[in-house]
Amino acid sequence: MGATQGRRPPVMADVAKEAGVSHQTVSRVLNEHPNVRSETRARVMEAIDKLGYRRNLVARALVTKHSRTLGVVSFDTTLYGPASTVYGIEQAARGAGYFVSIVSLKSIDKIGVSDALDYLADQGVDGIVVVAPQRSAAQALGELPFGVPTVAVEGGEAGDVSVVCVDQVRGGRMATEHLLSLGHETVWHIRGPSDWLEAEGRVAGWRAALEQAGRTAPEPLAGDWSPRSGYEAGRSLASMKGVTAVFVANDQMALGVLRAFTEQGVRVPDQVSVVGFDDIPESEFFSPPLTTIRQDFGAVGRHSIEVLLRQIEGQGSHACERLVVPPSLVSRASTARR
Amino acid sequence: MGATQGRRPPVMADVAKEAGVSHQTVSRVLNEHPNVRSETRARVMEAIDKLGYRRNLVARALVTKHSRTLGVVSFDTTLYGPASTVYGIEQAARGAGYFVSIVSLKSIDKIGVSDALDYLADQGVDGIVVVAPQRSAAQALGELPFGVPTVAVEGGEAGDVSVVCVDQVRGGRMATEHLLSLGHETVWHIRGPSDWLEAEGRVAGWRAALEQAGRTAPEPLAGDWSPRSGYEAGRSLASMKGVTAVFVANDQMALGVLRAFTEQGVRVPDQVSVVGFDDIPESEFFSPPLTTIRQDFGAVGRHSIEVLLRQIEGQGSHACERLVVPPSLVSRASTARR
DNA sequence: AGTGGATATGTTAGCGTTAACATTCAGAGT
DNA sequence: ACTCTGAATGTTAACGCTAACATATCCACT
Repeated sequence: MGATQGRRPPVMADVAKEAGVSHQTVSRVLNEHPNVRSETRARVMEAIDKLGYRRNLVARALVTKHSRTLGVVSFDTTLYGPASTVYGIEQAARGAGYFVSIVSLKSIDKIGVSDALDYLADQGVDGIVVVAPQRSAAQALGELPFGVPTVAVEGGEAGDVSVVCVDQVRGGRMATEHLLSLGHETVWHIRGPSDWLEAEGRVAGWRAALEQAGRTAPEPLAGDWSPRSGYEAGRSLASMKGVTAVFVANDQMALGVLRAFTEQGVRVPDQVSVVGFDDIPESEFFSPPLTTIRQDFGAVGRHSIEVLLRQIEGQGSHACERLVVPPSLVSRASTARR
Repeated sequence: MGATQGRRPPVMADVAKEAGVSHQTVSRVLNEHPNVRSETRARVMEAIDKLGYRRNLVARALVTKHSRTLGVVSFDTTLYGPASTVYGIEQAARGAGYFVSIVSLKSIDKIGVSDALDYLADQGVDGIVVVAPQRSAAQALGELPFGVPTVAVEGGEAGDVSVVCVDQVRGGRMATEHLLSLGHETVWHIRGPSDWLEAEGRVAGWRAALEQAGRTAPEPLAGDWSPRSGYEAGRSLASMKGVTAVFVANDQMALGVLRAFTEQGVRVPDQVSVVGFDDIPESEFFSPPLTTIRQDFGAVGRHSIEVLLRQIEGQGSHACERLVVPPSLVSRASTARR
């Protein structure tokens, strides 16, 4: 409590003198070394309290070579997906007693993933989580700095690095099968940007489901995740004949699609059914409420930390793990039987 | 380049030996000390490159007492506002050569703001930005650890700490005046949680505008920022008579309101005009597109870093700054003349 | 030529902690 | 009584860097 600091903050030696022991004993108390008499321990604790001592983690890191800090590299943390993942990561890391240092990349080119990794490695992080949803980002994981343990989130089939991801293919398949099961002849798709692995996976799942049902897949429409791109694709679809079901690669674009349909007088789900992806908090209140594929971003974040810590702590024989989180269908009012 | 690492990573002494100089000269080169012959500098750089040397920032921090790391404390970074602010902070900080360590608080009680501050102070951050939109969070700023420079974002009228914020009162006033100018007799309000300073500010602005126009302010409806709470408040309003204009304290709740109105057959903006707050990327594509008050979160983040760095670097005579970012009205289709 | 003052380098001493080794002291086993 | 073990503590030496203080070296100006 009473931090009677005489100018500079107290150091271990000050505590030692106050308690009448050596600084090493103080260190032992702090590190919960077993061989300390409980009476001594009490005396030291008292001195710590009296002086308001706090151990200098930088000095500690210098000698132990462990900073208890993890680095996180992510894209645009303004988006719901990355933001939620990073949040999950941060919570899990702090729960495990680690600090989290974040680098948000504006775009993939602005400062490369490698630069971000270097930057974090310089700082002496014990491990790194890379939220690498883009192919080019995943590739940068090849040339990792020194021996810093690393985990990729949504990192695709990266070679020798552990990966935690949501099963995008399965998600795409679920969305499509849901629509087919409602009696739709075929399902159109508005996809995400081609560099994104998630976009690829969803396309693959969509295509697989259609093929399996013996339907031909129409040409997917291009989108960039933004509501606006969904809006534009939606206008195109509205002007076409025979469109009764659309699987949109994320909820934001689906919002744009709904908007376009509303403007064009296309009624959802009476005339066209729409399925999104992500289950952002808003989608339950779209007009109509959106049927979507939910991704458990929090779980992804937590798992990535688990895998990373396993790699850091049980170093040496760490096989490269691959953890896949299943998505789930959330059925709402934007889909209906044909 | 060629990191011919012989077991452990090279240190300054290795570079010194390689270049045939003292380790101090290497340090000088790295720190861009002027008094180094350019020929020597070149030789050192070459050695650095050859050995793949990277300076140990932990050791540097130990002696300089500066970690070049800033701490950020924020609430639920899953929400668009905090996420965008933190993003702006991170970008600005990295631009200034600082690392960013983040602590996201789940709720205000889970781990107190003070704990988070201590946690960051332990790590030796050079400064802290607290995104403290709640009254209770702002209060915790009173008891700051040691002499770590701190800036509050949305921190209200905190005593002796610098604050960067958006002018919420003005925003509330703008929203209300916009509706009044369209000929509405009065304006209803769905407010945010009472512990939030932003919610208070918007209420105050709304009330002030009504009073100034000589109208009586109806009782505001309670919300918690979530679309669901907006939906519920919207249902209440739909069942009432004489409601022609609603100012909703954020866009997410406004979405819920629109949903409720749609369900109840209340047409926006024909029967009721709605104004939101934030201008999230989705609001342009709501049905109808939402008129809202835009907050420039990025600017808030950037400014907070500017203020913080000014406090860190020009230490000593730092008056407590207060920087207010103005909001702006974005007029869309959810509001119409009465 | 002699001295002053830059300019360029080397040497030494920490920063605050933990690791490794040294010491002390008690109690057990013979 | 005499070692032997291990628990409890102290002492010393890093960790890798920068700051502060030497120490050359060179040129200019009296």
